[in-house]
Amino acid sequence: MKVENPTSRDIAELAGVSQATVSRALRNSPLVRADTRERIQKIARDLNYFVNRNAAGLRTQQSNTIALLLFDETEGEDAQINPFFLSMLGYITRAAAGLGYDVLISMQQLTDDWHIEYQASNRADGLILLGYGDYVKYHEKLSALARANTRFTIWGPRIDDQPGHSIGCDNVDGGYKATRHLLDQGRKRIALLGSTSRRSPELASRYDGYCKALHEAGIELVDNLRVDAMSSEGEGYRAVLTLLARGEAFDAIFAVTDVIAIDAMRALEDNGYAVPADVAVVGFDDISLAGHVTPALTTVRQDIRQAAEALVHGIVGLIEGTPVESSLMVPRLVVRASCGAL
Amino acid sequence: MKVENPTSRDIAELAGVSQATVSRALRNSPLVRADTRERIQKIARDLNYFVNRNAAGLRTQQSNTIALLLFDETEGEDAQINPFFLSMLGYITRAAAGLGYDVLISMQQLTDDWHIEYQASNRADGLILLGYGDYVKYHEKLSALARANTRFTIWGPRIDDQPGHSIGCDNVDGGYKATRHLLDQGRKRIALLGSTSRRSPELASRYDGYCKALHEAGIELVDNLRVDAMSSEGEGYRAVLTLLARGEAFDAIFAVTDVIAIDAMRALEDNGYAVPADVAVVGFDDISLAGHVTPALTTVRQDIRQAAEALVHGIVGLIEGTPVESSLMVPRLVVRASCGAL
DNA sequence: CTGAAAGCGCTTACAG
DNA sequence: CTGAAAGCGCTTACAG
Repeated sequence: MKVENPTSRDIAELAGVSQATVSRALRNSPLVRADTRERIQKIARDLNYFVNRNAAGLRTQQSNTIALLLFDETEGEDAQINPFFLSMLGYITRAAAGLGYDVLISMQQLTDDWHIEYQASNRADGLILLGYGDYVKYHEKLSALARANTRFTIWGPRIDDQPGHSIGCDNVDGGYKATRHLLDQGRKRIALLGSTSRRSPELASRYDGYCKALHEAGIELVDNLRVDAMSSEGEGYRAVLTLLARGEAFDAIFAVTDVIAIDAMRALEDNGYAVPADVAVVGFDDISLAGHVTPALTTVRQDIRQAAEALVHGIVGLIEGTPVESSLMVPRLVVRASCGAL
Repeated sequence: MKVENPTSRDIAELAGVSQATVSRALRNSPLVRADTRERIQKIARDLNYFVNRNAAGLRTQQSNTIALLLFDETEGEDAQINPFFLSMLGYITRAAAGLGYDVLISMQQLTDDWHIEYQASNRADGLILLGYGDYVKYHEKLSALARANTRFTIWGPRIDDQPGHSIGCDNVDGGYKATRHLLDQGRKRIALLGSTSRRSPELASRYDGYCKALHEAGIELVDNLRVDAMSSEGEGYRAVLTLLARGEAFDAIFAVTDVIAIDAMRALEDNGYAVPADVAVVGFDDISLAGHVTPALTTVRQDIRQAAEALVHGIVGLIEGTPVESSLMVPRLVVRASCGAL
């Protein structure tokens, strides 16, 4: 009863059946008589036998694996992934496991052909793409993916003629809620920190929401209150310095990501401004840091878990041929101390 | 020149060579004439051909994949992984990629036989285990892994007769440095928050370092200044409440993890104690939150990147048969505001 | 309900 | 330097 690296043949021999029957029994085929099946499964368990994935995959041309590509604009191998995406990872893994899929991770610039290779080499049945980035630049990459018949789903906005499936958050709505809330607190001169470039449609949409809220309140847009900032460390800090240097008065900041917002709060404090007394701050994403900084950051939460599950269902749907709609999730304002409402 | 899902046979046909030669050429075998090799590789590139991993893996009995198991004591599917381990993930992935390995992730309780399955099914060539946990409980799990000839390396302390390879941090040294630093600031009544159970040797070692520093300074241990706390949300907060309820005076806290320390700081503030004026606080791990809370947390840093690389080299060494020593890394005190030294 | 057989796409001795 | 051949361990029509 001791076999080193048992194969289905070994099980077959011990069970006194053919190897084919073993294969069927282990896959719970109804073609096998119940008692035979149980006998075989018991032997397999006793021998610590597990189906060889390479052999099964070669035969079926499937890997039951999803490749998760975390990409980032930021250069350098030391770059930290936005924690928002990192926390999605856990939920993605669990959701995938629930559907019988393994998750292979990779952190890459979206510049190599790496992503195509993954499916072409049968390592993964499909791809999930995660990252805030330059969608104009990605467009050709995504097209290449589509041309290679690679199945993928991407976290982000639905873009016209962008290939592939996507799950996103209603960023306009989120930006609107954030700004509206600041207006409700009586703030009138609300600065906007973050990219407004159409190249980053998710962030730009948050800006659109901001504009919409101001417009609705009859407040004019002030260009001087808008400062570009990327979502990496130090950017929010720099943006506040720029803002202060301009000398344009402001009583609130809406930062398009928490990473920017948290940095901005430090800059404000370092320069003698109290948050929220002098300047109210609202961010976006609700990364775990947000609840822990002082003052705790009011922000717009995207439901990470729901997003992760939608992504996994999306890609598994593509893989298994059950159509899945691209969808948009509704974000929710999380009120904490930094906006002055508490 | 259009083939749907090209195989090495297709390439062979186009190149006018045998399939065997294609296989050799693609693996850069010196057996193939240089010009033949290049011709073949060009065709492969043009066709977007990639070696089928399942077939190659079946043949060679390797997957060139490492499975990364993030386990956690905390119950419930909503449980968040300690950010310390999450940030290791990025470095592990990059280090593995550098050595030609993919990384498969899984979040599990270390209670299933999942981990054995991974190697037995040829999905992974080896395992990296990551998590703070109950080593007594794990011992049997690790033994089962070893019995099944599963190659694994674990982040943690070297434990006598614990099977497998491990990379760890010199936790005694870290605990000593933290406590010593508090003593240097003139603090005398230093509370200890965290597990001292031998079941969590890493955390217990930090406690050992604490004891050592106190002993060296001629200060007696006060049992009442020690409160058990797990490394999950709310535990540090509760621990401070317990401490306050005891009425034992204290002027500093050494928390065995940052997660506990950050929670503790909030509890102190909520109860009218200023950090560091009334109570100095030092944590352990240097999670990214640590630098962002107010006051910024003084802590003991484990070099995540170095750790990740050591883990990857460890497991790859085991896989490829080049012996790798288990090793201990030296942690470093990172002085910020919470200890009162700035 | 079960078995014999083919074949998934590679890698690598073996022979030349 | 190259080719013919075997075989890795499965799954699944096909036949009974």
